Amino acid sequence: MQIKEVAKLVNISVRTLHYYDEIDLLNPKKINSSGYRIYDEDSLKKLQQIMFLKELDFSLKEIKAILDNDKFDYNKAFLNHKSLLVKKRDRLNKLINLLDKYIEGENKMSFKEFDNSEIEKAKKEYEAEVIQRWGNTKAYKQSKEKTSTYTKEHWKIIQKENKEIFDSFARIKEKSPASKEAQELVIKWKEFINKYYYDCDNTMLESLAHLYISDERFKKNIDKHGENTAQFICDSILHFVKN
Amino acid sequence: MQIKEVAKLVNISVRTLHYYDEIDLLNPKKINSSGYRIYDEDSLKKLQQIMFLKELDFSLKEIKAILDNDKFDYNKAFLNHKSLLVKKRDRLNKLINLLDKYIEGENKMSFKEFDNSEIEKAKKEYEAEVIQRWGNTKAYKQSKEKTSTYTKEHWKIIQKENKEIFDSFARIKEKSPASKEAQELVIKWKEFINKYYYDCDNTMLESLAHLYISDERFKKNIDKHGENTAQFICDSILHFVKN
DNA sequence: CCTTGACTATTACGTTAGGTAATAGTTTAT
DNA sequence: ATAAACTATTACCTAACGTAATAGTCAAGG
Repeated sequence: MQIKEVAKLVNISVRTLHYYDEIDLLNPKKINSSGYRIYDEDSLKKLQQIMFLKELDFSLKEIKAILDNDKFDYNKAFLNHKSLLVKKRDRLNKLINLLDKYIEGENKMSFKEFDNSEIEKAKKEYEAEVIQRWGNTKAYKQSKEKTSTYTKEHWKIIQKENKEIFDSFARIKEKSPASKEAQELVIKWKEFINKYYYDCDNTMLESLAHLYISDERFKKNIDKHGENTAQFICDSILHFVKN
Repeated sequence: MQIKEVAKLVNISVRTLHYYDEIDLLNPKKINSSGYRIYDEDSLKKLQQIMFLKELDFSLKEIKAILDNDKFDYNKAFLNHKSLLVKKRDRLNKLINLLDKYIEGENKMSFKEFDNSEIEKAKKEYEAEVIQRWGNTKAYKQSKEKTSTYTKEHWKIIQKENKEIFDSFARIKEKSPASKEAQELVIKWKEFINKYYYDCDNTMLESLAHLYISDERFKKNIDKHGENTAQFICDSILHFVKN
């Protein structure tokens, strides 16, 4: 398939497909002898995923990060797209209900129905899950290399330090995630990861934060140090990366 | 209310409010002696309308045109917002249904559920209706001035010419709206409006096209020349302004 | 009264995701 | 061979803010 055919089938512009090629989001299957872009069924399959993720207001950069993952799983993706679209649909229903009230004569000004944060949070969690959990990322590779050199004694030290940090988080979780203590622990945790696992900038740390509550294994493991500790760590990290 | 308070209540940025002031979309009620923007209840009311229209993917320019209308009617607006939001919600339901199929194992690639044209059409019709029908626009004023000088004889000539054009449209409506004949009639119609009523560029003509089918009085009047003539004229004009 | 932190303003530059148009090579049907 | 439709690349522009620097204002506490 040539470019106009694809553009027409999907109802997007040729320019859009050029742009997607340019940013390596969707490259054509091949370039023919005339220099024309040739797309195939796999191209369309990927393009449909892009359309779903655009529908969910992911940026192209985010979409690229998600789709570039070697272990991207279409069936798992459909489940997640649905979950997010249902949230989006339900939000629209709330706005429709608000309008029904106004049509009936209600006068009270309200803005909370426009709130998008629940969907944004779920998106961030999905993105983090895809990028982190399904592995094959740079960080995962780096971590593998680094940890493969550790001795048993070394591991004992790491686990001890890990426990201390998590215990500390658990001990102060009645305080605010924004508290000085919590923020210092976040810094400590970040340094821990950098030291023993992989380079962890704030973007990575943010992804991890979401993962601690969205991945059942992480959550279960962390909450052994105290109920709701994973949530508290997540909140503390999110506050940290915002400031 | 000062700017941060508004921004926080509505969950938008201070920068956004600055920008809305800059483009005269939402000016503060007053500027105090320190140079601070002060907003009031009316500001919030207008801001809520802006949020609804943004939710419906209207550009800020479009939103401004709609809200600047002297006869903007809040209750009528709520009805229209609801109608459009229901369309938008229903489109999401279609996408969710598509995903259900894929989750169940269906393999057939489909892009038609992403189609936005119905909603876009309804938006254009709403915008046209607000701008044209509720009057007090520049064109309306110009038309009033121009037509107030016409004699009875003059009106007879205008009505005759009007009838001829509409009859012609009705006569060729088995042909394509893109046909040479139809396109020539569009040009003739445009010239007619320019000559006897007001300056009519392609943007205005496009708005009129939508109005001919969305406004019951126009539609009824035009269809006296032949069933579905209003729709045919609309289609012909839309083709014309696209080329 | 002074200080400090939170609030406010304006200015300026940058970003994302294309839209638009010019220029030129390629393909296809007549 | 010709013309129209297809394709490509290049270049500039847009909308709607986000980010940051700089500086004035306000309010509470010392």
